[in-house]
Amino acid sequence: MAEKVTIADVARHAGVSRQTVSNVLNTPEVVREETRQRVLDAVEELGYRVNQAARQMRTGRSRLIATRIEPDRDGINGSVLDRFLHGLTESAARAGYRVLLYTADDDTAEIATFEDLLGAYEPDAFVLTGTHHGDIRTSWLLGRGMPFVTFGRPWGVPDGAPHAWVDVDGAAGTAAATRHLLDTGHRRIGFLGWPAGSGVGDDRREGWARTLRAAGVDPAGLDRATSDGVDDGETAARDLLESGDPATALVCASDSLALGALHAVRSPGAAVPSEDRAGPPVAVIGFDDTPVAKAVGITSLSQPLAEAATSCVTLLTRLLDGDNRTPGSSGDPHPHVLLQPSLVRRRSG
Amino acid sequence: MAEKVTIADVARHAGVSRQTVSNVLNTPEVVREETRQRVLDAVEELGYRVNQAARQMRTGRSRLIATRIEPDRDGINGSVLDRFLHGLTESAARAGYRVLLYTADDDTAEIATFEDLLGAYEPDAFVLTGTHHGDIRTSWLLGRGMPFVTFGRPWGVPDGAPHAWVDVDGAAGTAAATRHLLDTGHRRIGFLGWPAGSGVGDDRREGWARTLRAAGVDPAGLDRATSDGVDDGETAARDLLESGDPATALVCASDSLALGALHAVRSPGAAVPSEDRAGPPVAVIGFDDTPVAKAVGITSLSQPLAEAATSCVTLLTRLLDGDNRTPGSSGDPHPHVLLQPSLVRRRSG
DNA sequence: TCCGTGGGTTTGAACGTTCAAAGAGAAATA
DNA sequence: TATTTCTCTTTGAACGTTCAAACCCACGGA
Repeated sequence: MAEKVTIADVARHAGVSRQTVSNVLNTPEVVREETRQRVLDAVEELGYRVNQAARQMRTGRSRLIATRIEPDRDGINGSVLDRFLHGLTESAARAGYRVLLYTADDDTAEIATFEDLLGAYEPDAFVLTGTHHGDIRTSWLLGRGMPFVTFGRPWGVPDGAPHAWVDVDGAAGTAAATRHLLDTGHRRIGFLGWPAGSGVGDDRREGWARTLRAAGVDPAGLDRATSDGVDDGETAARDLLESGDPATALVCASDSLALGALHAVRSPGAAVPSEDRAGPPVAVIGFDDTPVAKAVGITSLSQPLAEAATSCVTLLTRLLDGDNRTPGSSGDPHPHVLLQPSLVRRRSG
Repeated sequence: MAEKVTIADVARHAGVSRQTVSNVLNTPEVVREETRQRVLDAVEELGYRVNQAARQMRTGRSRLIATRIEPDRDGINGSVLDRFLHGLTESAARAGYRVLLYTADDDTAEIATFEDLLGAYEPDAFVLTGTHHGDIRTSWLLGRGMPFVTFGRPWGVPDGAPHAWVDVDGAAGTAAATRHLLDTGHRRIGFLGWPAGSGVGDDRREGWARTLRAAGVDPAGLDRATSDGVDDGETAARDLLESGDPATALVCASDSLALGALHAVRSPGAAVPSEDRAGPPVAVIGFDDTPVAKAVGITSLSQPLAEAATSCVTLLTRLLDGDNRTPGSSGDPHPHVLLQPSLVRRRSG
């Protein structure tokens, strides 16, 4: 086992007291230049590293950020959060924090884990993903005065954001996709999404509908709602393509749905197979730019996940350091960042 | 902020001393039944939770397991480690440990991170992934006497395993795939893999070659080595299919290569397009059962990742608790677990 | 000469836990 | 009765750090 170097060892080696060493590390401006250098040399020479546990005990700060790792549900969209997690780990490290993982099957279980973690490891903050209407996790954390940032907006909250958040503008994404299809000559552009009420889903649908209307196309009857599976997407797409005046292009709320849609478009098993209808093939655009979309050649909207992670850490450090500032400072009460997705063009559209 | 409940609060509330409370939690058998119950009630009532930092300071155990989160290289195979990570987080939690994340670009950087983490957070153990020939990470950890488990064998180590490990039997996987193809009537079965020397790659190639030989087929000339990209796979597959006596089926070392192979097989741009050759289409089998394989319909070998993660935690806890036992106990010096992959059949083979 | 000032440093205590050892009774033994 | 033994419980110290306060000393002003 490695020999443990403490602050006392450094102090002895540099011929100063414990506190001076501590000052050199935490408030260097208070130490005389010459002394500081001597201490730094000793630190270097002995390979000293501050012990987090001891520091935490005294200061109450663990320099730990806790976040949940999701069981990848359908395997396709799971990769999104994994990439976010990787970015978070990197950004956090740069800011001097480490990421602590936990799992939880639902919001209630997650809150139980909050209690557990707060009692035992005392993370300085949480990063929540997958926010939704009536999210009990955020209210719980707010009630505790616990610092946190969400990747995802606080959906359905009437008066102002109650907490810091980072999100990607889904509506802007589907709007860009729709505009792209309009530019390519499509008019009847359908939307494949999730049942109303899901925040993210409604937002993405809204971007599509808004853009169609602006182009003078009535979106009514051009959208279908279903759960987020490949087969669901295929069924819903087929339904949309068999309607009286079928869509010639589809914007989808996820790559899973887009993959399903592609099956419907390509598969000869369709009641109205594409060969029967003259004209160009039906265009399909997905959301999230997952590896699957890339492999299959689906045009998709890419979320800037690394940037989102960095923003989360930036907001968090601001929150955590803000404790020291004047508590009543009303500037920037609940900062947020809204990032733009970008369209990655592939064969499907 | 939540009120902090300490062991002293519990002691006062139950009318006993600090140490008795500690004993109830750590060595209950030493406390009288009645007292124990009284303390447990107090713990419950006050919502007491042991403070990890304080405990760590005294015992030197952090109940933290550190592991690396990889930047997903080609996006396809990345999902494998993410699923493993999720399993690890769950299994660790069940054993009373939490997972701490870090990133590192190469082995040297990873070792630097070891030093950093060991000085600051003092994780009890590491879980390493992606072992390879001459892995300097494992030797570094061994030199420090630091407990760890690798997901991946210690490749190229002559005399016995120097440390605990968990792995999936790649050779058995490709052997099963090859056998399956033989059973389907194929004889000229090719292999698409990586350049020799990579441990994992050589192992997977060996399973294929061994099985072919056993069936009386000479594998010579039937394999190609390339780097792990979709385009690389396509090129290599094309090369293999254009040879004098082309393969009728391909076993691939990864789903990325398999996807490339599928392109080569299906694409009409091939010098020897499948339509020109009479007979059934070329079968393709991948490795890892990624979401992409599922989406595209590639038959692939699935690794039992959750089980692998559980095994890692099991081996770790044995290592960590083993410290207390007789140090010279020679039973089970470096335990390991070798799991079997399973073939998931899809359209491609 | 004395005092106040201020930069730079040290001292003692505390964070919450567990280890090691000591203490308090009651029961068993001499 | 005195002594040992045993079970259960308490006391003091320690882990490594930082906070709060005290200390030291050189300097400038009265």
